[in-house]
Amino acid sequence: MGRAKIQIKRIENMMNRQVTFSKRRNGLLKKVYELSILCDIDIALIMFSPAGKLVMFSSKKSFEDILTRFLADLPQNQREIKCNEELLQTSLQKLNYESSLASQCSSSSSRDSIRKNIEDLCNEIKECKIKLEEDTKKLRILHGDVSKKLSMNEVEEHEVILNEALSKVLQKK
Amino acid sequence: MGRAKIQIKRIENMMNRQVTFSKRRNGLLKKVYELSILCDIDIALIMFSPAGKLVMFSSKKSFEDILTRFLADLPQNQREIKCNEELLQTSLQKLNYESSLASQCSSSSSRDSIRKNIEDLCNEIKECKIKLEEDTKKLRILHGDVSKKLSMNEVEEHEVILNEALSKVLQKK
DNA sequence: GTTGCTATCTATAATGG
DNA sequence: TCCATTATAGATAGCAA
Repeated sequence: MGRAKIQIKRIENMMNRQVTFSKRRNGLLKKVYELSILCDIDIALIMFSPAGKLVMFSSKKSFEDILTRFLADLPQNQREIKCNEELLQTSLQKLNYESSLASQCSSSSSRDSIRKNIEDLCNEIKECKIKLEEDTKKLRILHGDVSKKLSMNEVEEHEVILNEALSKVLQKK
Repeated sequence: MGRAKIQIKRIENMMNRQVTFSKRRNGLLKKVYELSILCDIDIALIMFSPAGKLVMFSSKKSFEDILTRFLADLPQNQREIKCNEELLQTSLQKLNYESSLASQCSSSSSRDSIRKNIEDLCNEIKECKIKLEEDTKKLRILHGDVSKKLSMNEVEEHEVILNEALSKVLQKK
């Protein structure tokens, strides 16, 4: 929809990305608004701009109401959504049944130990994700993301870090 | 955008409303998808069709993750929006927990499938660790680790990134 | 609920100021 | 660093199946 056709892939140039976001955000909000009125539906949209700023829209009902409806509706929409209570219940029941069978027939691998294994693995994943998030945060700082509100001290801290890194790189150069 | 211009107001004819919803929903989902890719942002959309059916979209991150980010962001941005945060947080946690359980237990529940789930979890951990390593590497580079041999281009690239980041931070300051 | 057609309206990429 | 313009690409209203 413009002078030239573009491919749908990440716009690498940061400035272009911001400009495109700005334009398409407006277009999108208009479309969402129109749909909500024309078809008289509940609709909610949230997004974070490339700069990290929150943008949201919700039709007549408050965002909270729509989320509540969403959460209430979730269990009933199993096919489209991965988290699904009924499936979970069924799975748990089957798991319980089979592991009880297993514990009857064999000595090892009781349900509890399996659960424990899974829990351990989940914990490990959680730890990994926390570390990952920390690193992502650091990377964001180094890339100069200033979207979050920072105290003067924090900003100056970033400045120091960046200056140090820069001087090392320059030295290498 | 069609044979005739229309006013943005509720379409009273139910059949027309349904048809328009069907078409515009597709258009909207396409737009949301395109924006998420082009601008590489977190974005989530939920709506209920005139018939009450839930339709949703979320970019890379899971819907829950985006909602979580939204809730984390809310207090800083829009205090005027009344969201019963605690209730939502609880619901989200429940959802996250249940979906993780669901993915662990999955649809089948034989021992093999449990093993497979554990394998999946291990793979997830592996992926996490790989990402972690990549990020650590990037961090090292950006912090100016000059121990590794780099091409002139690479060094200059780092310089550019750091300079950009620095200018942003200074601007913020 | 959906799809195909197509004239028409709308969004927007590139450009200019 | 932003707004305004404009030529195109894209979306869709009305109709029909």
